[in-house]
Amino acid sequence: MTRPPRRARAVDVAAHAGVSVATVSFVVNGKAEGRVSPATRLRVLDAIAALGYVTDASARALATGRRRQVALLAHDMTNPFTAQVAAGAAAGIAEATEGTGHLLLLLGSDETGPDVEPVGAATVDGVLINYPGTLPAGRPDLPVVHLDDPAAGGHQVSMDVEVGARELARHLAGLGHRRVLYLGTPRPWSTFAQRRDAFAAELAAVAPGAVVLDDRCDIDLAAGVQLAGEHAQRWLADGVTAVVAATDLQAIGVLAGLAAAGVQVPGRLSVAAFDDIPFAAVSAPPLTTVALPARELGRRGAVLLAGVIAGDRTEPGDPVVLPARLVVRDSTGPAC
Amino acid sequence: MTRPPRRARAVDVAAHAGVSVATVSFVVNGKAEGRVSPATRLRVLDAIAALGYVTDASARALATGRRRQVALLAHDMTNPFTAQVAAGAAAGIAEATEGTGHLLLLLGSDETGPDVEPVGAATVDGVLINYPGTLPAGRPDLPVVHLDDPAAGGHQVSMDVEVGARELARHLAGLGHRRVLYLGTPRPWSTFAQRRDAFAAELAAVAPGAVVLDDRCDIDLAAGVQLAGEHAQRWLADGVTAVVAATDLQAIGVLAGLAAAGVQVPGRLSVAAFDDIPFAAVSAPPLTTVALPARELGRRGAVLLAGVIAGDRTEPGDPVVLPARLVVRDSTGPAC
DNA sequence: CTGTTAGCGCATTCAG
DNA sequence: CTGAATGCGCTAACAG
Repeated sequence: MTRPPRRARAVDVAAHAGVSVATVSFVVNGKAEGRVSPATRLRVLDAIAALGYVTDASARALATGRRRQVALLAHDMTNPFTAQVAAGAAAGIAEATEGTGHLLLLLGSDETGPDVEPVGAATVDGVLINYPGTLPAGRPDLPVVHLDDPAAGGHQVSMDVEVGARELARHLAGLGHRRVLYLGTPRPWSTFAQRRDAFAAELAAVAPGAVVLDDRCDIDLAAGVQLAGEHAQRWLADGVTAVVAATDLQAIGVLAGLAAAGVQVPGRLSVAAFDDIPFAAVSAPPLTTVALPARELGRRGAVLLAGVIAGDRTEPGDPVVLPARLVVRDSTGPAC
Repeated sequence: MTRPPRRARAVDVAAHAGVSVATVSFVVNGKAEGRVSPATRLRVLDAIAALGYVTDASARALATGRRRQVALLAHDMTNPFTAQVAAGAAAGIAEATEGTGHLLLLLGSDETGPDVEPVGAATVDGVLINYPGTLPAGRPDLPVVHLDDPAAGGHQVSMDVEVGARELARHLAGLGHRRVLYLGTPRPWSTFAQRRDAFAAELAAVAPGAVVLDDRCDIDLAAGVQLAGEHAQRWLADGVTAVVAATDLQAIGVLAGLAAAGVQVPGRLSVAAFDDIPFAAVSAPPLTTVALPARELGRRGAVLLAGVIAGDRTEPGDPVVLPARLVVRDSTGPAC
């Protein structure tokens, strides 16, 4: 009963079971059917249990060419939307690979973008791009799924952002808003362009003569707070009755800034946004927002990616589009 | 100029540069100094650039025994505190390994705990445990760093939770609170026990006769909202003047629930908590809370882990303890 | 200073 | 139904 000095290898298992490594490999990989007798299989299984054998991932990867890992490229895990995408992706890859696949997190700052070196180094079988840096050249055939990037080619899963944006426009128009400030982001990502454009187009359509003013700030709480603090009076002076932010994070910041400035919401100003992160339901007042299924986005993306990796589908096919819908809460009311 | 049919390998680079693979390996791994002439080195570098060569991570891992990856075990990436720990860990490992190390995310649900199979499969060189499942046996020597788990043995980085808790107790006592509800969590993690116990102890010390009532709910917004909605009147009837939650998430939920129930904060009830997630600054009212440096926790943990992996320190040594301090905002006021 | 070579641990083809 | 042999791409002794 001397314990093996280090991790057991397939040879050890083979010896313990009195078989060859090939046999061990077959049973480990579920390819025993028709190749290994049930009795032998059990002996091997016993040996595996006895020795605590676990297949070495690197060696298997080298031999098979499959890494059993995918990467998620994102900028800011601290953004609740991104965090939910990540959680969904982790769940999706586990689900699609029956627990044998894992998530490598590749985060980047704004300037650098995610570090994609491990992608080039073939650490992963595929990539989920929430928001891109540029992928390393030299891996043109690498399976990639774009998340929430309607302008991307190839495999992608996105959301009915336009439908939601239009719904929001009609909601505000119906409340009499004719002059709204749209708070965009400095990022040139297609999803944000789509949010603004669909909103503005629908507003123009249902409320002819309505005007959309533009401003922008970073996607974080503090930026929203600061912006509202500085500009609230000007907005009111300009006759703005509603502000629509590209993300809940900005809107929640704005709400706080407005509260600090003594501006009533929705009395003086209505506020709405996109995402429906959990905090949107508990802000003061609770935020009217276009609910975007972040977690499902990640999950479906992972499942799709797993399919592409497995070779189920090579053609990009129809982009998966998840539903988005407006959630009306208390931050929007009649224009004053 | 025919492009190689697939990823270039070291042999290809060697051929292209007219050297041997060993030479290629040396320059790739920065061990050229004193072994490879500068001229040869440049030829190799050119060949690498020309062929777009990137070292295969699996092969290198197999040969060196180092995976250049560490895992972060956590339960809920959706919790802003955890997300910040993850972001910090990603930054820390990049920093400590000069960009060559990466973060494998191992998430689990409440029932299952994180899936630690890849740890057993030696996918990683070490593990950052934010909150444990049980690690696979059979890897007794695996470098591990515990985060925010004061009861854990071995390497760990934690925070001055007790100091913060005491500060909070004195703050509330000073405001005249003598009957406070402590809102704990169902999780038996040591950090939560520490928060409560230190708070209760200090309160008893500075305000003899003060009483701490206990309740608990899950660590999420909705649980806090619901609990407050259901129990607010009872709390008031019991003479409770302050509620202290183990986490901001719970407290922010409570704040929303209280607002919905028409209970003034801090007029009727003061509310405080631990963590200081970014949302704590924008809740209504802004939340008094013990600021815990989540990002730094992750970062320092990663740096420490990298050190342990590199063999810098094998002895657990002094646990790293990060400072925590009370941030007083508007959710606490004089007991009524 | 540079090249040869033997593993690293596993998957898999091909004999038996 | 089972075992021996080959190669995955790289690193690091060791020779030269």
